[in-house]
Formats: sequence, C-alpha cells, structure tokens
Amino acid sequence: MDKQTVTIYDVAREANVSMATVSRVVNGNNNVKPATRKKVLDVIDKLDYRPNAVARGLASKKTTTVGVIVPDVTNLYFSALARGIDDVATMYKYNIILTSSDSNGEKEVTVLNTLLSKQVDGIIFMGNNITEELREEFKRTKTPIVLAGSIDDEQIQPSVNIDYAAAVQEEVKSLIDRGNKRVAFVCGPLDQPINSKYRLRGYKQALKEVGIPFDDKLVFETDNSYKTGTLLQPALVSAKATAAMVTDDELAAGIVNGMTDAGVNVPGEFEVITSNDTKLTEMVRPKMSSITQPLYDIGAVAMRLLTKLMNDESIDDKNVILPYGLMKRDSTK
Amino acid sequence: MDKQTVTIYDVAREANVSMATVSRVVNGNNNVKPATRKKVLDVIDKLDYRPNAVARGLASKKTTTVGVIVPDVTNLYFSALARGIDDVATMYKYNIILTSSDSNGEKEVTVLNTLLSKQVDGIIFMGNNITEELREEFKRTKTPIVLAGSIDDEQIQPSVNIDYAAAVQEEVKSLIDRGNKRVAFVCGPLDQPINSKYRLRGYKQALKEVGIPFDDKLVFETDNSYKTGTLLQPALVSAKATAAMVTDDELAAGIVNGMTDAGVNVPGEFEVITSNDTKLTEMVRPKMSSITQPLYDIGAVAMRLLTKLMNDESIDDKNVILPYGLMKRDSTK
DNA sequence: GTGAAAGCGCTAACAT
DNA sequence: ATGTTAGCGCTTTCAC
Repeated sequence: MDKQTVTIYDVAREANVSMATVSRVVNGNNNVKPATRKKVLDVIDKLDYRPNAVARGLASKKTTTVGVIVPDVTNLYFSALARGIDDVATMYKYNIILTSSDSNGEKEVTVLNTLLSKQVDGIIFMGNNITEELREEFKRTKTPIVLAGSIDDEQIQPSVNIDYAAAVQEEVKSLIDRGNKRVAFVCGPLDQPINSKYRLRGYKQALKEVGIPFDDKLVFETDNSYKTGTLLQPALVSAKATAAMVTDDELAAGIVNGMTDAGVNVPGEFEVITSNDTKLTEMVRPKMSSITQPLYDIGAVAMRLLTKLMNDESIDDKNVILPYGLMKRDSTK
Repeated sequence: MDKQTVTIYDVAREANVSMATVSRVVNGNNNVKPATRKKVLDVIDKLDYRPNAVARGLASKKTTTVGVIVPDVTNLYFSALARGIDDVATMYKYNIILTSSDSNGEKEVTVLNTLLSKQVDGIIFMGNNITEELREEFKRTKTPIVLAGSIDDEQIQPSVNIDYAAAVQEEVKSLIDRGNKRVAFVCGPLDQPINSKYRLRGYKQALKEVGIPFDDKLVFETDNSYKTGTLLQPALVSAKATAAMVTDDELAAGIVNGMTDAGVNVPGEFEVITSNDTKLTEMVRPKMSSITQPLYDIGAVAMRLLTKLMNDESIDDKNVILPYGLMKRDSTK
C-alpha cells in the first residue's frame, strides 16, 4: 500500500461532508454536530489523514513555527536558553527552526531573512553584537522579534535579560571587600555592549564605590573560549591580579584549571567568579562561584513574550529584567 | 511605508513579464534572456521582493527544511552532533526544525508526526531506544529518516555511528592489561540497545578474551547524569572495582569528581575511561581518557547522507560506521 | 525565451 | 450546522 497523500478533499468525500466541515473538526471548531464530527473523525482515522501544515500556512498566514537564531548550540549558556525556548514553544504548539550564526553579523542577516522567507510567526534572537544593519532588518519586518539573554543598546526590541551591570558590580565589590586590591575583569569581545556597556560598567562602579582607580591593565578581552582561559594564568599573575571576574563559564573554567595546573591555588591565591551559572560551574574543581542567572527561564520567558506578541496581546513590559543571584561555591574565599 | 507583502505577481507586472519568468529568474533557470533577467532582478531589488517559501513549498512539494529530533540539546554529546548537522544543512541550503524528545517514546512519536505534517524533506533522529511503535512510524512514511549516533537494533534505517562494541572492548582490555582485575561498567539505561547489545557486549568480550568471569555486580545501570555519577563512589568502591568504563561524559565527570571528593585518587586508586570525547573531557581534573568519536562528523555525515536520500541519489552504504580512537588523558595510568 | 493557466491543500468569508 | 467559493503565492506543464 504505497502511501498516496490523503487530502482534506478525500476525507470530505469519504465522509459525505464538505471540506469546510472537515476543516472545522480538524481545527476544533465547535460548529459541528457531534454525529458528523464522529463520522469525520472516523474517516480521518481510517484514511490516516494528516493535515498539510504547509497548505494550512499558506491559507492562514500562520505557520506555528518560530525562528531561533543562536551563536552556537554547543555553548552551554545558549543551549540552556534554547531548552527553555523549546519547552515553552512546545507548550504553545510552536515548532522551532534553529539556526546557528557563529556571532557572524553577515550570517545573522542571512539567516534572519531566510527565516522571514519561511514565514515564521516570530523570532527569538540571541547574539550580543546587534549591528546597525541587523537593527535595520529588525525594523523592516512586521514579524515580532525578541532578544533573549542579549542586549541591544537601543532598547527598541523586546528582550529578556538580567541586570548584568548590577550583578557584576555586586560580585566585584565582594571580591574587593575580601581584600583583593587588584581584581581582573576577564570578558568576551568588548565590541559587545553586554560586556563594554554593562558588565564593565558594573566593574568600574564597584571600583569607584571603594575608591580604587580603574586600571585598564586589569581588563582582559578574550574570545570567551575555554582554551583562552587556560592560557591566561601568566598574564593574570604578572598583572598582579589576585582575583578575576569572568564573563563566561567555559572561559572561567579554563582560568581555574590554568591556575591550578600552574600551581596557583584557587581560591587561596586567586579567586574566580563567573557569570552564567551553567552546569559547568559544578563540574570543575574547585566548583566555581557564580552570578546565577535563570537561564532556562530567560529562554522560557522570551518565548512566552513572543507568543503574546504574535497574538497581538498587550505587553506590560517589553524589556523584561529577571532577577539574578550570587552563588558562592569553592573558587572564592 | 507599511510593508505590504510583495508577491511574484507584483514583480511580474512591474517588470512587464509573466509570473513564470519571474519564477525562472528567482530559481536560476537558464531559459531567460540576460536582458529580461536583469530587468526582473532590478524590479525585485526595487520592490524588495522576498519569495514566500511556504507557497513555494506547497507548489513544489519541497520545503528545504529537515526535522531533527534530539533527546536533549543541553547535552554536549547531542549538541556537538547537532552542530555538524546544522553546518552541513546550511551548506546544502536546508533549515532545521529542532525538537527535543527527552528520550520519551511517546513524545518522539508526536514530534515525528508534527514534523511530517510540516512536510519536512527529511528527518535526522537521535535517540537510543527505538520502540516498535516508532519503527512502525518510520516505515509508514516515504520521508527519508536517518539515525545519527543512535543504534537501531534492526539495521533498517540508514544510520551513522561508530563501532561502540569494539571501542569499549578495546578500552576495557587496556584497563585489564594494566592490572585491573575488577573493571566496572557504568552505563545509561540498559533498555537501550546501544548500551546492552553493543557496549556491554564489548565489555563482556574483553573479559572473555582474558578469561575473567563476568560479574553483574560490576554493572551499574544509571541515568547518564552528572549527579548520579557523583553519588556512585561508595557503590563502586564496595564492589571492589578499581576502574570504570563509563558510557557518558557527564556521568564520568561525576564519577571522577565523586572519587576525588571522597579522597580516592584518580587514576592512582581508580581509573576512569569515558565514551564520548566531548569538550568536557578536557575540563575536569584529571582530564578524562576517552574513546574518541568524531562527533561533529557523525552529525555532518548523517546530514550529508540525508541530502542524498532526499535527492534519490544512490547510496553505497546506508549504515555508515565512522572510525573511533582512544585518547589517553589523565584519568588512566 | 516567454506566457497562460492549472493546480498544490488548506482556510475563511459568505451563504444557506 | 453545513456547504460554496475564493483565494493564499508559488511552480510547472504546455503552448507558442
């Protein structure tokens, strides 16, 4: 029995009703007599009819599909967000087209347009360098786009984040209070506002609060990779830093291991605080103290926000700030 | 300027050609005079026309979208595979609908059907417990489905894997050769053939090879989680095991840390070998020795295989076995 | 090399 | 409560 495509028309004929009626029962419309509903359902079952979502999408202009743009799925931070997004999407009957951007501005524009051509009902964007070009593209479309765990300088797009500046400020302050005169700030690319305008600002404010002058020799701009972290020990030590505030968990894990491998005791001789509270924080030794972010929730709330936008529901606050916390583990005194 | 949808018809009229011609230039069909091509291209540019992929999908019966079913994106093993899949998909102009199944058989069937209703051109499935029901669903559809890093007992679906049995056998053998009389086998659920029929078989064969009787007290069936790993130390020690062959990196990381935290030296008093060679192996201390799998390639090759299937190209071997290796790091002597 | 026209499978008025 | 009928925006014969 080679499976020919069964269409709504086949079902209609077989059940002696019109296509409209079949459509109604498939879509749960109440305007159908229970008897006919049952009859149609039986035929659907018998014929093994499965509605064609593409045709439906064309007719209704809704695809129940959302696009998700992410720098890298293998990064635990983003995969945690993705998981939250996916679960809420499933809850609301949406599917997800997942695309990797490698934080490459050009590719971001390309995939954005691909997603739009596929008529996704909405988009969740992760990526921390929103270029002017990208911002233009965002503006050009009516499709709602929300940023998850990603900062846009101009708060024009809806977004879900934590208060990165305050969190860093608080952690750096605690490091200083514990006697660290020279706290390094180890971050990802400074062309990303999340690093330069938020986290670094928090760092500076902590210094200012206690009257320590800012020293740019203590700022280490990196690529956020584990490997880079492992190589940072000599530079950190020669800068006379005794602690580091780090903006990424893999990077921080690299630093912790690099220190330990070089015979520097963490936290005894060097304290490390990281930023994302991924499961990696528990897996390295010593376990890493971290700013805690509700990663799953950031994704989940972003997706929930997007569903509202897609349904033209009213939004109380389009730039959501979720609470952060501080988790003391063993990489700090 | 509120963006109204520009259709192929608008372009046709504005360029004084027929829809068919516009369609031809959009699709790179050669039967268009260079002059008219240019004219059309100019109008497309001017009107900012973007083809509607949904309409195209309905008309052509191809969506250039493939479905990917994965147990959990936050698992480094699967996200590595996903990355390979995504890159090759992009290369071949496909997009990916990514769905999480939580290794839940029911959900797997549901999402499979959702993907089929969305008319994906093909599917990549990851998940190690292919139930009879799932197998039925696979059979019912003409849509090609390939398994990536996942074993189906009956080799009916195309798939990409390594030789799990041989790899485990080889590693366990090396453990025994180094003097470990009692090597534990710590694995994920044994209802998954990849564990029970392949890896466990490899383990048993290694024992047999050297004449050590199999002792089921040395088999530890777990849920593959880090947490579980950290809790395993007492049981492992009281079973008098001096080494463990572990089937998942997070699980293995838990064991290594659990041992260390309990004062058991790894590898001095207890050796650990893991199976997936994710980046986690380098991040724990001691670094974990592992079977090496070409994770990215498994995904990439699976996707490449799928493209061939989708184009009805001939396949030389539908059950691909990629080479594995053994990487000695610091969790073994 | 180009155009006309018939669908693809469904939804959504609009009737009845 | 149910049916009729246009489309949705595109591809794809089939003519010319």
